[in-house]
Amino acid sequence: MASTYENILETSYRLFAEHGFEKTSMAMIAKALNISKPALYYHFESKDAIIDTLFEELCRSIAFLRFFKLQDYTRANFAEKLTSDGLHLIGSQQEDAHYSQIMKQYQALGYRNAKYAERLLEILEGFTAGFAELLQHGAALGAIPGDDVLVRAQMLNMILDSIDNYINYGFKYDYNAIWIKAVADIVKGVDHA
Amino acid sequence: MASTYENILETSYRLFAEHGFEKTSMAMIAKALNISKPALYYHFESKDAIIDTLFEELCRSIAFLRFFKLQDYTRANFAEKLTSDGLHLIGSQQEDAHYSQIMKQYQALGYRNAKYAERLLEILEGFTAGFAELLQHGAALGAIPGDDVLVRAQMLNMILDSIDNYINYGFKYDYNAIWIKAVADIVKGVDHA
DNA sequence: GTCTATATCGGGATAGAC
DNA sequence: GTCTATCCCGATATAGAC
Repeated sequence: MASTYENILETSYRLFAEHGFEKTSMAMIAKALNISKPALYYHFESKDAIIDTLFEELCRSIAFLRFFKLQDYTRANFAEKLTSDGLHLIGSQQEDAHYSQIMKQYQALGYRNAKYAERLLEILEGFTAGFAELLQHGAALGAIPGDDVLVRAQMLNMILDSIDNYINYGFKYDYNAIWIKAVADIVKGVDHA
Repeated sequence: MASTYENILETSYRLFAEHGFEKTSMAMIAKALNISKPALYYHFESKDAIIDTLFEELCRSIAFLRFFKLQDYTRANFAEKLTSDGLHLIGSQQEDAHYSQIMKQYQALGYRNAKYAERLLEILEGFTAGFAELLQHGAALGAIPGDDVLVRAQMLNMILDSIDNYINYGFKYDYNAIWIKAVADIVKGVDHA
């Protein structure tokens, strides 16, 4: 049996995803857990404290290096590995049914509270920088062309991010095909002139 | 001088973007307009009615065909026109400083109210379908390869959408370069095997 | 069309007992 | 660590005068 503290985080995460931060009251959370409101306040000094704690956990779980390991990439497997690592990331976010709903809300919060915006920017920049480093590595290996590395990295990041969004919008597109094509475009290059 | 009705919509739009739907009270809107709360309720029966009206206006303003006109595209100008139309769309959304903040909130609302989700899906699908039709047209003109039209259309849509997002996150990337490269990848094709 | 005044409700948060 | 009971505030919305 998990601790009350952990149960609170788990249940809050679900309720926040389903109803939004504002429409989820401390009373709702308490009721869902079969505890009282003051019991909730014993573990978290405020509703914002729950939101913040969830945010920190979420941020820790989505670092670039958790999914793309530079040292595993070789000249021979470069495209294949980039494809499969990306698909793996997409898959892991699909497993968490609430991920996208929650992220959208933190993004919206970011417009009014710099703390969230800065952290989310860090993560996004981390991904772009990560892709850039990976592509640089690939160029050094001779696996891909070495021009426009930054622009290519940004495009990969955009496609990956959008795939995640589209999935959560409910589109039934062939995401594997899209990601595979995106990687193929990057790997083959088009600007050798 | 605009009507009170229009002033309410304009001011609400700004306040909703700055503070969010929930944190913007009817009292705040009334105060910003120098009218009383009941005066507000004379024009809109509820806060949700304001949110709905703004949503409908917003949806009308972002149809694909407002930005990409099939009949203007020729074999000679295809890539160039696709590039400039896209940049024009990006520019027009940048002009409206509140656009992205508001859209994120409607997206978040969509998870809890199907009405918003469905409408937003329609728009997004409209864009994908629009790009697909455009690329099909380009293929018929002989301006671009005719394979993988749907996947290419989806990728263009994703890049365009992401550029908009990144701009509003505050990234100082070279978005023209990204869009130009995305169009170039689509136009040149890479899968002629 | 706009006002003053007010009803009503639900929210976050706390006091103090067990 | 958890409870019952309660405070206090700000929100939507309305009644009724002008």
